[in-house]
Amino acid sequence: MTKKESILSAALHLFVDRGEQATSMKLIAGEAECGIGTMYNYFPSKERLINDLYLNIKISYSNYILEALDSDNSIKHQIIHTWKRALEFALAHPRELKYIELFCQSPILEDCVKTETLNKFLPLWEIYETGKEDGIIKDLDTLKLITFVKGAITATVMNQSEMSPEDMDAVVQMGWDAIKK
Amino acid sequence: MTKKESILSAALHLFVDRGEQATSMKLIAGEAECGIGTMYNYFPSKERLINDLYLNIKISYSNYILEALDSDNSIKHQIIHTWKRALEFALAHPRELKYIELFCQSPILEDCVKTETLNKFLPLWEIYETGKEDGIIKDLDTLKLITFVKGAITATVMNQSEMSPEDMDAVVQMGWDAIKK
Amino acid sequence: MTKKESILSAALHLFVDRGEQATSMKLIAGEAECGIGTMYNYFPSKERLINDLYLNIKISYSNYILEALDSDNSIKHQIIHTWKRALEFALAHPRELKYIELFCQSPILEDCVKTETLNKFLPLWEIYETGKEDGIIKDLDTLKLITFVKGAITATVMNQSEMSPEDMDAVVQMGWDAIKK
Amino acid sequence: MTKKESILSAALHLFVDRGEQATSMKLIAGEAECGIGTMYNYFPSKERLINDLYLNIKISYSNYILEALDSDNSIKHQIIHTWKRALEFALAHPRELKYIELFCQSPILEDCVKTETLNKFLPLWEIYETGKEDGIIKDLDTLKLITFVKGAITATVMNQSEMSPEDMDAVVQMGWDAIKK
DNA sequence: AATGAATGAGGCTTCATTCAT
DNA sequence: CATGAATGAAGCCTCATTCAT
Repeated sequence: MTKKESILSAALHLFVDRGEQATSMKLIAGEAECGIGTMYNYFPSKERLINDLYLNIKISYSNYILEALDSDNSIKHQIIHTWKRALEFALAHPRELKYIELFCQSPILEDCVKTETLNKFLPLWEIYETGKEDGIIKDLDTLKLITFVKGAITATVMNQSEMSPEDMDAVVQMGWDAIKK
Repeated sequence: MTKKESILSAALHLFVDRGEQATSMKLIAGEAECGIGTMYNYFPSKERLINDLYLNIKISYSNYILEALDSDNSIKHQIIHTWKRALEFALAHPRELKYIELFCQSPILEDCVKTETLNKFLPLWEIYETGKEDGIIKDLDTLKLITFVKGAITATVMNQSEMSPEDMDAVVQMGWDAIKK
Repeated sequence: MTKKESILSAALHLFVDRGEQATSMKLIAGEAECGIGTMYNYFPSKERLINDLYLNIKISYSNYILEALDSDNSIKHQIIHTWKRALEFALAHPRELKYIELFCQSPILEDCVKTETLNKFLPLWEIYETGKEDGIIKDLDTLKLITFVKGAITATVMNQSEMSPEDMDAVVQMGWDAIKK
Repeated sequence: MTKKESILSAALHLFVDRGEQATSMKLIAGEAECGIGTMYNYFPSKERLINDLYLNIKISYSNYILEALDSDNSIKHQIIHTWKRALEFALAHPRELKYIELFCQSPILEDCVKTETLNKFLPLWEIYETGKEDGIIKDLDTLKLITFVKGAITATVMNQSEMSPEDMDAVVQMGWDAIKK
């Protein structure tokens, strides 16, 4: 693990456990086992560290989910697969998910970061659009469809640290029942 | 509006717009048009102000939703009515909803406050239990059912400041489709 | 006990037990069982309260000691009697003595109060002067003689909350041996 | 002078001249010519600064006095020598003496510090015990003997910034006359 | 590149004092 | 006279950031 990674890792742990504000740069340096000054060689400010960490995780998250997209499969299969990937990611990286959910509304997050992370998920939109055209899913505003299911799944995952395959299937089923026509 | 209310109101506005940490006691005093010391006549610390505000809103919220419970109606009607009440509350008090959603995970929130607010929603659980017994809704863990729909509805409402009656009906329909058997 | 006296009494207790700075006006009002504003009807400021309290006690103290002066008695008898009176006062009013000893150097004490209280003890000086003229006590600077014995007796009394008559006699004897020729 | 020493020195000056309470951390930092934060690198709180300063001085003081103890000399010589050392220290370091005398009763002083400084003077007790066994000094409680003379000498020294050798001899003589048999 | 002592702005909180009731 | 809510200056302390080593 490079020094930069160990700093990001330490920051993630502390931010999630204690909150961004209760986590001083000194504390992060201690956890990352480096000097305070060292951190400033990699991140010019605490704000940048927070934004970089957020961006890092969001990119991993979107990459993981988007790997589910295989246009050879049916729309239903693709949509459900993105949900399963999201659940898997959350269970494998609970801290990472908690961080992006807790601080996605933080006023410290720069708009460009919010926009950039939002764009990462654009490919998802198209599937839902196609689904609607095919008459498979409800003919509602795509943003509403996605928001609804994303909110449901995220809430579910934030509330449980463990899920059996059956649990996952049940959640996915609820999601599909919600949006299917 | 009493002085205490104006302080709570000012705090709510600023917390939601700028974040808890970026909001100093001085700033709140300015918005509430009172001296800094005055705030400490009503709240012994910033921490208590935050907790009291949270508790206040959560109680209003639960009261508003629970008024929907009328055992003369069908289970389906009752459940859907709670969702509509939640949507109504959120649209009428967007800042209040945003506050409780943004800071419900804040490490500054005392456990007793979390517990107390949780208990307020216990009556809801029973309806879902009955619904399961009657074979109307899916036979899943009640916590999961509630978490799923609550997450979905909250996410929806946090993303839109306005909703037409049709929008509301559409969301409610998705919710019901998700949990119905 | 008049309201003014109860305020002074409360202040004395709290000042000695917790220190002047750790004692707020609110605390004194609580102990004196009156409103904060009430105190300001009797003492225009905390500083005045402190000075008045100091002056009050010092006057009681000097009055008590000076009653020992009876020019019909021998110089030795008079001097020793002042010491005994000082010991008696200290044992009867330990808090009062502690207060004037602890805070006699406080920068908050006004010079006029210091001077005034000093003057109260002037009659004592004359006895020592006479004692020196009579060749009974050592021919040293009067201030030094008084300072020496006063320091010794005060230190003794601050260190013990109780003294038997024998204890008192022993201390008095040491004092006399110290200054006698 | 190290930074820590300059902070302690500045604190001593200001505490003695203005009182502990009237001396803000900002004022000390100004006098020590360092930033406020710097002080907190050496002392975690004002309270600890006060205690450390007290402990520092008390140790210097006791070390200086105890150097007077040479068991080859007579008891009388040893006792008198400790007094002379105490006088010398006080005259050489008037501020230091004033500090430990003014604030020895401060409620801010931790008990462990009081105990620790008390223990430093234990060796003195033994000389007085021996003196009593030898029938040289009065057969009184050792604590009373020490308290009496210590109080007398301290009061003397607090009242005069300068003393000639004759003055010192006179004070020492009074002390010895007080306790000798 | 790595370090951490130094810095001071700014946050939370206290409290002497005022004043309207 | 009695009261105590209101006030804001000032205190202690934290912490993001800098810079000399």
